[in-house]
Amino acid sequence: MRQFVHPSASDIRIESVLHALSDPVRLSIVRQLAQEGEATCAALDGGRPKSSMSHHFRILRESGIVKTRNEGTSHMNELRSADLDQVFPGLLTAILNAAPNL
Amino acid sequence: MRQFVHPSASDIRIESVLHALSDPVRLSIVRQLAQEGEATCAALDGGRPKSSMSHHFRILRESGIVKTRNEGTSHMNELRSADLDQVFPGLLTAILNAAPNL
DNA sequence: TCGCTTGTTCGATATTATTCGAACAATAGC
DNA sequence: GCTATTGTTCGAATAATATCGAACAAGCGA
Repeated sequence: MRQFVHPSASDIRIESVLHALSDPVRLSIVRQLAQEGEATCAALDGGRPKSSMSHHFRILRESGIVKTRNEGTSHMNELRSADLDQVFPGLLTAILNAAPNL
Repeated sequence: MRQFVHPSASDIRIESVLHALSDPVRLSIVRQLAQEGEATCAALDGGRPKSSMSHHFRILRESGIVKTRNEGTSHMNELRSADLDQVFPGLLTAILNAAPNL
């Protein structure tokens, strides 16, 4: 498919990160990525249409939260934990420690 | 004026907090409150119209980030640091430690 | 090459946010 | 009571987001 836009660590903006994670769907994606290490888009769709998921993954990518690489026909996603922790120490941990909505 | 809606600590939702803080105006308000302890709405308006500020303070109140009390004709605002730190340990600190946009 | 799978992109719609002027409410002081 | 001050609320315009079907693109295997 394409090559993706990933901001460098120094270009990650706190407002963009907070906005990206304020959406329940995206926060859920990030939680699952934190648990499972990495996953394809399809593995995390929860029954949602592909176009919706693609949109959310783009927001996560462009805000610097997720890194996507091509793997055959599918896309493998992982959290940019190290980059995030370098730029905003403790932020990702604090958010992931928050109890998910029941 | 009125009495305000302040969610109890246990009703503070991470999505609402992240959404509230993803707005540059509101994040700036929170930064100033963190520095100065407390402030009236007018002291933080930065030249913006009162109705806009009132809107932002409402978002901050209803998400559980700020507590507002009446003080004569003005409203004094302070961060609910203890409540936030109890529900989402380290979150507020991590966000406040992020370098403000220059 | 053909088809299958995985995602992206486009376009349209619906929902939600932001912004701000104008009117209103509440308090303090004269 | 009158007036000034401080914010809230209302209403409307504008902007940004979310959602999803349909069409497209790229790799893989038969």
